[in-house]
Amino acid sequence: MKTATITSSSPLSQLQLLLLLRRQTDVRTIANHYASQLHLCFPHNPLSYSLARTIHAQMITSGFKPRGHILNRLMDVYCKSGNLVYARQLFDEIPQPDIVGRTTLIAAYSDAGDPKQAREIFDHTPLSIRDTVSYNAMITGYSHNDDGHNAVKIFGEMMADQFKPDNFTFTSVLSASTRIVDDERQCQQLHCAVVKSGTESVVSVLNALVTLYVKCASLLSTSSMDAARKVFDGMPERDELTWTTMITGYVRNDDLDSARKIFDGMTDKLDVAWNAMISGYVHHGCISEALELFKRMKEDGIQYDEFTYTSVLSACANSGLFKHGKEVHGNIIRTEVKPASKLPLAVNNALITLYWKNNEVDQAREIFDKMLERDLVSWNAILSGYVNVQRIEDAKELFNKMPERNPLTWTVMIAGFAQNGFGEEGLKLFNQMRMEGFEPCDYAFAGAITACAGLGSLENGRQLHAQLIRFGFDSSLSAGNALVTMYARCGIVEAAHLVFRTMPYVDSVSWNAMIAALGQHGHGAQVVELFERMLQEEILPDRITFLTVLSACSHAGLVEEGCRYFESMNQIYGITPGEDHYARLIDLLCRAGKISEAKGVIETMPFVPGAPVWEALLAGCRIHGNEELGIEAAERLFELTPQHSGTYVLLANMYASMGRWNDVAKVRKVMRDRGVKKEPGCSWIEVANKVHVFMVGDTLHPEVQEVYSFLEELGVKMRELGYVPDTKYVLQDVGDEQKEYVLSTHSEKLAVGFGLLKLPRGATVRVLKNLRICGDCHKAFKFMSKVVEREIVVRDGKRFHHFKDGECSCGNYW
DNA sequence: ATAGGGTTAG
Repeated sequence: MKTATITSSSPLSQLQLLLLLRRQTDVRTIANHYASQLHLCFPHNPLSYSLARTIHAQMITSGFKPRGHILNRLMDVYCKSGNLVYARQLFDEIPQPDIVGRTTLIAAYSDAGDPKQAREIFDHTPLSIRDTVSYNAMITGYSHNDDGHNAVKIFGEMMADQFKPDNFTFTSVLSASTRIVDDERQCQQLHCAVVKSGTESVVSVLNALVTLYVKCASLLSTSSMDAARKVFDGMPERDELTWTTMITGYVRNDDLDSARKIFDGMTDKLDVAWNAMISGYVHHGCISEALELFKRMKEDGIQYDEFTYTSVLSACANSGLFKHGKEVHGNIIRTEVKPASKLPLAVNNALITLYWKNNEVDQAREIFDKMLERDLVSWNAILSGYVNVQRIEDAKELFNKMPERNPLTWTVMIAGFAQNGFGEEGLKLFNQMRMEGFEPCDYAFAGAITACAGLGSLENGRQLHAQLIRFGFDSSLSAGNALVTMYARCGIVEAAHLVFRTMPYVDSVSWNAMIAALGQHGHGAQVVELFERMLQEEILPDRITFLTVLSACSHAGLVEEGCRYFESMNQIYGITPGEDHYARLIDLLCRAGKISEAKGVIETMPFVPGAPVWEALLAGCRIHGNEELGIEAAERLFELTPQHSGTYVLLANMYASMGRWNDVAKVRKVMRDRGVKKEPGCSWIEVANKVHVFMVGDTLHPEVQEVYSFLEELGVKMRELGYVPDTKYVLQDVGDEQKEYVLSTHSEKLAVGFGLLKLPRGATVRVLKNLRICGDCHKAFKFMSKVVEREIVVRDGKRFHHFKDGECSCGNYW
């Protein structure tokens, strides 16, 4: 159609043109002809290029030399259709191109991402013919090529050369500055220039100025937001863009109230503004406000889009509102015409997270599998799903299959290993991550440090701590929290405390970690002290705080305090005690010998007692030899979790502590008969371990003496039966002297276990519960099994290591 | 001008 228009509206027919060309008389008529022909080439129209080539060819055959605006027009068409080379050829044929032609080519080179060429042409343009437009082209060019510094530099030259900037100049230079701003003074200087130039009522300029101040505020969190507000308030009219910029500015400055005021001040609220406000609430954890807006958005007749959905879905996923999240999902499916698999990528990614957080990994996987396109976020989302439900094998498989990875991928995986008792693999992955050139972030460090905590590997932990400081993450919250735990688990509460004290920011997780650290080391009084300080500093305790405090009270025999804290949970802090809390309370009462009270609690509990509660009762009965109740608890446990070997061990423990070895044997037989998977050869060691664990927490209890003598007896029994004492089983050497000996490393543990390290008589031995097998340990065990010709089985979290004749096989218990 | 994936504490 365009071609038809062109031919019919041609001022000269082909015949006329040919005649004119042959005679070569009327150059002006020919020029006019070409001008009007070129006028029909719309720069961005794809047909224009071939038309321009035809016209150009005619010019050449007719010997017509284009100049002036005909030349510029032709260059423009070539540039806009992506044929810069032809444009440049034309340009080079002209002895003295004018400023319009130069500017055309400058803009074209900039658009093509070649600001160097643009700069060359500009530099060869004499100052006398430069104009504002050519400077603007340079500034815009640098700005679009993400080179803010040069854009600002050219602007400076322009000012120095006394050229007058216009609103285009400022819009460009301001947006270029936005990318490089690191000082409020830069904003103010530009602001002054705007006022001086008289463009301070042009909306696009003011908008760019607001954006600049807002960016400055988000970087430096200074008073720049106020400056932005002043410009904003003084604007003669505002477009939606400016409003939204202000909203996100306040959101990034954590000033949600001001953001909301701006939002409420908008008369015609664009969906983008709604989305910005909602996501602002979500990022600050104000879920109810976000959902409230989400609801009102619909009432106001604003269409949801994918941005709205993703924000809201992630809000639901992160706050446990799965039901609501699924309703939204249903809504999306109903209202969007597309099939579910064709939902926008980000929406599907948010859905994956929603489902796995609701323990529906398989549904999450289904969404993942059905997606027509996936990106790294999708892979990372499903990967964390598997990691978080402890399906570590699936996670591994996925990890190996991933088309690409980023630091986050590694972080998720490292944490997954660390949390599931595969500390060594976690550390290995951390190293591999670095070898493959990925910069670890503080979360990755936190994961690796947690791995060390699980392994009880102080050496690695310290190294990571040093690296952490070198990387500049020493003020990281999550890494700091992990360090507190690592040092505590490795036996150095003082170091844990030091980290805690020197952390610039702490949160409830840090407090919980520190309280737990003290609790694990039996410092009951200090636990209470720290907890009270936490309350004074108005940090709200959460359910984990109470779990920690309750078990610390239990270990330290602080019955009254424990009960009081339990009461306060609901009454003061509005936290409904869960089953875990009840189990801890029962444990607390049982250890203090208040078994009937514990029974009373079980009877009046607001829900049916489950395994953790009965287990606490059974453990209590074991200590106090309450056989009748102990058996009842064990029976309940056999009903609830018949395949859980812990119950059998606990029951055996109870009989063991009464010296009833025949009954212990009976329990072992029942366990075998029922096909309960037991740790090969380890049941007896478990008995010893349980007693030992009891010892670790209860060194202050009067029963300690009894335990000592029992252990001696048990040790003899074990040897008689041909079992190798576990490395933890070293207590028979301990006498009455009040000297404490903390085994914090594997090598120490090993040395003691094999009698290589003689403990002073009378030392109290504390082996940290969470010490696990590290590489060195492994080697030592292998060596020992070869030299001493013994079979050694060692438990390491959920895994076992079986050493025989210097060979080792490893696996999972369950 | 707005969106989606992670971490630490028992």
